[in-house]
Amino acid sequence: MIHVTFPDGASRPFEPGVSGLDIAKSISPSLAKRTVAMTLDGALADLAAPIDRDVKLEFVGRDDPRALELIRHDAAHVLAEAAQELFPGTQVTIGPVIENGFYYDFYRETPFTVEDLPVIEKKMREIIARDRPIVKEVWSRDQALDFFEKKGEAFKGELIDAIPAGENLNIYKQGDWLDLCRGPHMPSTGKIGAAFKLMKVAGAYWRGDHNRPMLSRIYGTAFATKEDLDAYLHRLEEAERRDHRRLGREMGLFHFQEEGPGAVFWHAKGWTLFQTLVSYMRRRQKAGGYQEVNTPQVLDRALWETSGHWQTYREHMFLTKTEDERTFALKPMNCPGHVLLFKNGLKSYRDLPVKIAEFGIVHRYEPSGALHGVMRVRAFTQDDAHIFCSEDQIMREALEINDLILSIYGDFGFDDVVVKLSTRPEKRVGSDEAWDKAEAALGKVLEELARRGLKTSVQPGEGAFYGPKLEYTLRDAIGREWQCGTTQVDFNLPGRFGAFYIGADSEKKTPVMVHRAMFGSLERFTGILIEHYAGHLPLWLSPTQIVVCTITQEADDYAHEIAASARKLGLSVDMDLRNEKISYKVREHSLAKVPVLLIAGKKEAAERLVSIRRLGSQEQGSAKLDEALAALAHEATPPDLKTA
RNA sequence: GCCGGUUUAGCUCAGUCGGUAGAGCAACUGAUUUGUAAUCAGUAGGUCGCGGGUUCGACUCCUGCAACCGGCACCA
Repeated sequence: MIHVTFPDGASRPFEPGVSGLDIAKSISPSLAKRTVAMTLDGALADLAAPIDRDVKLEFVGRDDPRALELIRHDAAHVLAEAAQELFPGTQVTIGPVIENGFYYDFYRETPFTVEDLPVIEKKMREIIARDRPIVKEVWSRDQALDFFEKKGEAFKGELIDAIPAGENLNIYKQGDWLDLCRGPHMPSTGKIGAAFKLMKVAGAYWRGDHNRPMLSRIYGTAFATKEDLDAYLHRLEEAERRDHRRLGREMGLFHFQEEGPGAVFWHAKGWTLFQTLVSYMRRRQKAGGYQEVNTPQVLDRALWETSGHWQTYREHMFLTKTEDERTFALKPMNCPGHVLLFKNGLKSYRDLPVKIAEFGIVHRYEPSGALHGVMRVRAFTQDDAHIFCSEDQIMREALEINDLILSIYGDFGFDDVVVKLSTRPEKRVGSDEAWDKAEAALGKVLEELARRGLKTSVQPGEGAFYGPKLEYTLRDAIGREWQCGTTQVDFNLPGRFGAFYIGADSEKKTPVMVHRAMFGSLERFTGILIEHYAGHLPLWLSPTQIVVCTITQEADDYAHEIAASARKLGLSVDMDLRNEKISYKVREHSLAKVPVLLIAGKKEAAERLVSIRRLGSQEQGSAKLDEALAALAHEATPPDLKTA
């Protein structure tokens, strides 16, 4: 006999080989009916799986959050069955559960189009209505290989091929259709329910490799209930409303046009926001001991050969040739320029660390398909800096950068930060010994950060070609992750350029170079802020902070007075004296995301008051002009300059 | 770069079977002096992304290119 322990602590004996379903039935038929899976010692399993040891068992109902991945996984299988039933000749590959849904990759001569989705979805509902049992079978590897190859399923065949000979594998059958699958699954297709939807079609490379065939992927989502599905679709709409490309246009911040793909045309308001960020960062850096510099935009090919850029990623560089046949490149990075700047003039160990910062504009020829608003562009501004130091200063510098980054992110409300260590990539420069040292140094930093309670992880092979990096990823208001800051330890570039300092022993020493950025790309960070705040920028970031709106022309003089006083306090103010109804003005400025409307009519003018309307609120407060402006001026002070 | 889709007025979008274009909002003009998310009326605005082709005739059909959108790959 084996002993099965239930969540309430009760334990009962059963015959070995008893299934979860048997146990559920023995407790109550209704339990058996509403249960779709179980966990054995915490691991999700098929309800039909035989149990042959002492375990802790918990039944999982369809509305259990743990059942969600089963619903989605089963839906992926049904999607594949539907696709093959409707479109003979379609080959199946893989169909995993992903965040918020699932997908299935198919191979077809002609890829699926959006028009196919409603048809497939209808067929899926049919298959779900059939409510066929989902049954697991264990096949030998060779049996499975034979089966799929006979069916002409070359991709499944390749997957099975990769499995060691002699191993058995799981086959899940629903009716006549079956798929190779790790499982677990629910007892029948009917359990999937109706709360699912096919979302989009896309191309995707087989095994994520761009040298392999392109498959046709169908994305879908599924939930336990219609309410959950609707809530999810609603969230997607909300995210669309935050889209910086849309808000950027509506708020008059920037635009793009064909002549400059991947290049931002910043309008006055957008540039004001951009410059507010630059000024803020400039103050934080200055306080952090950095010196700001500026280095050339266009540099000779020879320099990029020395740095290794020419060899490792020329295809990403904008090149230009002059009349005299000399080849130059627009800088894709600032580091070589900073090494040259460091080299200019003899440095002593007493000078270290030398911290050079630049708001450097870099150009990178990104693949056309990668461009995305201001988030991914071909010309952008980095808050870049390079710290030239000795090996034993790395830890201290990296921790200092860490503190600065976290403090800066906090000023924008980003408190959920993950630090990821990216190690040596295949395409790289420098000796393995140098990489060992650099990775060890950053590894120690990562350990220290973890010790301080930061979330950390490791991404093997994701480092820069000249060194490993720590990547700072922040989470925005709707939970999306953005990689922004970075700290990179580089034992290569200074040596390649022959940079040195004089050590305490009078010998020449090669400095270590720490690359770091905090916003990363200013363009991108601006986009992240727009989406994070959904366009409702805090007062200190808002390009137009206040619009003074009059109700009648009789208040015009007073409006001028309000604007003048506000400007004296450093606030950025517009006036709307147009002959329009106040509701019209309120609507227009609300749509333009102006954070504060000060409304002045006859009453306010007579009593030296202002009516205050904040963006996103219907409330209208009334306050004395001087007090209102003083409060706004305080609120508009950048966080690093606030005294109280 | 790859797969699929899209491109018509400043914005959002109609446009049948091939007969050289239409709405709402915005803009402009006039009237309205208005109390917290759209006052009324009028006017103007288009090389239908760009280039070839088919046709008596192309926004419409074919074709090349570009940009953009959704993914994939990429993100040094």
